[in-house]
Amino acid sequence: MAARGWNAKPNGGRVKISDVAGALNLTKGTVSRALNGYPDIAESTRLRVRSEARRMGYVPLSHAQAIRTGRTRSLGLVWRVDSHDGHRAFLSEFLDGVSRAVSERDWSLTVSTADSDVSERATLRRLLRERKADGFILPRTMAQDPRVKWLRKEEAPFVLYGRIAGGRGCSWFDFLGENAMRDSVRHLHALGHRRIAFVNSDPLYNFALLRKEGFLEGLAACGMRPDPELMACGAMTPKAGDAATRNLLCLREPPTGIVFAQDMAALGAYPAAASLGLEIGRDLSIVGYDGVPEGASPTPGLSTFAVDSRWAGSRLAALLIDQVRGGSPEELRETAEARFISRGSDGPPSRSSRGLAKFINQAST
Amino acid sequence: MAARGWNAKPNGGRVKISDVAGALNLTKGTVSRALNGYPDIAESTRLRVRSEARRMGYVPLSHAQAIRTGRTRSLGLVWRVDSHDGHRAFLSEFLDGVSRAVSERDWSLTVSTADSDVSERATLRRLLRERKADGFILPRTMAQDPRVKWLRKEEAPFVLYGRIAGGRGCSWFDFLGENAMRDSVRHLHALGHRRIAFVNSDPLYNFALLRKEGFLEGLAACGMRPDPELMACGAMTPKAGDAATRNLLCLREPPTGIVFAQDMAALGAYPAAASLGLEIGRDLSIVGYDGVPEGASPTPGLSTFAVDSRWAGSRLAALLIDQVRGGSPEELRETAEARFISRGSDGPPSRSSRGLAKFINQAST
DNA sequence: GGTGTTGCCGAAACCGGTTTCGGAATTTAT
DNA sequence: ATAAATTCCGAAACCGGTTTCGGCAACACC
Repeated sequence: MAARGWNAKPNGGRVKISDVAGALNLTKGTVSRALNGYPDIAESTRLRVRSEARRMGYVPLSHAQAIRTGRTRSLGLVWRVDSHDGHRAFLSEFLDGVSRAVSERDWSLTVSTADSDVSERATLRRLLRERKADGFILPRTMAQDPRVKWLRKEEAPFVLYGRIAGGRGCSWFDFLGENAMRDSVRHLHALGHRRIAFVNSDPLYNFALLRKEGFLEGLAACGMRPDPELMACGAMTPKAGDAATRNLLCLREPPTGIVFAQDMAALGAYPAAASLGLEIGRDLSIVGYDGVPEGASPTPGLSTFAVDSRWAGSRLAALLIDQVRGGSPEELRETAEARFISRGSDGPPSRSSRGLAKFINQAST
Repeated sequence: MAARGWNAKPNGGRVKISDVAGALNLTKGTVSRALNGYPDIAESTRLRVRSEARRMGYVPLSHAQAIRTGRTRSLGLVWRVDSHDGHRAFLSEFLDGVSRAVSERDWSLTVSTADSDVSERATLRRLLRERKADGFILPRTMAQDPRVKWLRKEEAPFVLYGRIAGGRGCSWFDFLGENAMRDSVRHLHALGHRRIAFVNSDPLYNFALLRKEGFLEGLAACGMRPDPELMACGAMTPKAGDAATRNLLCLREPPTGIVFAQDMAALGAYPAAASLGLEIGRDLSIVGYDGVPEGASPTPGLSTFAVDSRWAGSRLAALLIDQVRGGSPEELRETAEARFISRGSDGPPSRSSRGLAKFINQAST
């Protein structure tokens, strides 16, 4: 116990590793190895170092470590801001989830935006080259996702928000949208609906393919046969949802219930129904998916399967950090279920619509 | 021109400063000084270095620089995610603006969220201690902003989204909300309104104080006297806006026009008016501020002064970077005007409402 | 033609960590 | 008791940059 007097802070006030080393009469190399779990450090020493470091409030400078290790303890997120993003509403919560998970682990989050595939690629490249991120969270997984291919080639860790077919070596988090679609059909069927339509979103995204399967599975479970006339896709906005709904309602045998793959499209059903004099929840039942806040505004509110974006962000960050730390991607996969929120847009088919359907059915038999 | 053969890439493929130096038969110190504009480098050499660096695609590792310079070329943004954030809708655009400005300058953006003053402070502290950010963008400036005081003490650069009274040494960007309020009053007055109310948001925020002044200025410009009965505050949500509107409409002399300091509050006027059998845009005119997307949904759409969040983010980032680079905060201030969007919620006072007001006025004289 | 300047660059220290290597002290094996 | 193996830590190189310092050459000056 020599050398009292390590309290002086000649530098900017920050405690550095050499300060800790000095206070313990060790070298900074030893302190570093002790803190990083090297096996050639006596357990008693490791304990002394740990407690002294904590006591002095020592936290290593991540960029000082990075120069040797190449890792910044930072996650990258590139957010797409183009046109039809119904996801925009979730950004705040999603970011909050990521941020919390990241902060808890003493990591940080680097965010960038992009408005096209090209700029997204460029951004990823830049962040990777400058080591601003040790790994990436990729929102909006596509069926054929070029980002996956590229990041694999660069050997950069990443985690998908959404599953992907043939995702060898891929880590992901996803909500089981297909289950929600299946349950929507069941729900409507249980209410008495016998003609149930499906308005999907862009099959460019992998979740659209999955949700379609879920819808078909729901039909099958209820003993119903799919009708191509009752299936649309590509609707990701209220406007597109409006158009799709109009088309369906103008069929010779219109559906009494519609399952939407996305709330933003489902919101278009309101003006569509209104323009035809139909009341949502009575003459036409609809069920959405996502749980966007706007779904609570119209009357009746949009019944939907809500997704917990905060949880998604939190889990994605956790999975990615585990992966960067050496975890095997294929073991870092998680899914969760969307939660049904009943708000009134679903109900038993009205007599008129049932009657109409029945009448047409009989007539066409 | 000795030593051909600098093409080999022994390391991870990245071009480092020593590679550039080797290719030019210079030392890395010289290359560094050349690139960083030191005066003791011949202009001819500086040019050679610049072009060779560009040719080889050399980009310095910001964290390698940071270890000596203490600066990471990174901006920090702490986003508040609590309860009543009508700002949530703008996050996407705001972030996009910041991100673009930051990327253009080869900087990066570190984002974190916080749900209370305490956690916000803790987050700022952490980011600063780990040098994850060289400066901060502070959204939602408050009249008495504790962040300002603290960051001043820590001598950390920051820029405010919003002005502040007595902001000595502060840099900021802001929209002139007071002008919008003033113009709203003028606009309604020109349409024929003579009783114009004001629903402000929480005076905790500095913009609320400014907007109130703007409203009063508008009244004065139209030769009208402020009436305490017609002024409310604290409304930042549709629910609160609903309540405030109801109160106003139940007055003995209700207003025919209402100016709202925030769209999110103005949206509450729709259910309030509907419940009293009044039609917005005819029996009651309202003007909002912010330009939230939800304002386009109801009928009639909400007329409002829209703010360009992308521009705000972009300018804030630019100002902050200039400041970190040594610019004087007080010279780094910018303002812009909100843009009026007419969507139908404003119109001449209806005969009934005018008649009512007149009748009451006469009766009370 | 010596003597200051000045311009320009090399050499080396430095930033705050990590990682490799070697050796002293202790333990174990013989 | 000695040799061999093990445990544990110090010393020093290293990561990729920045910055200080000193000195060589070219120039100006008298």
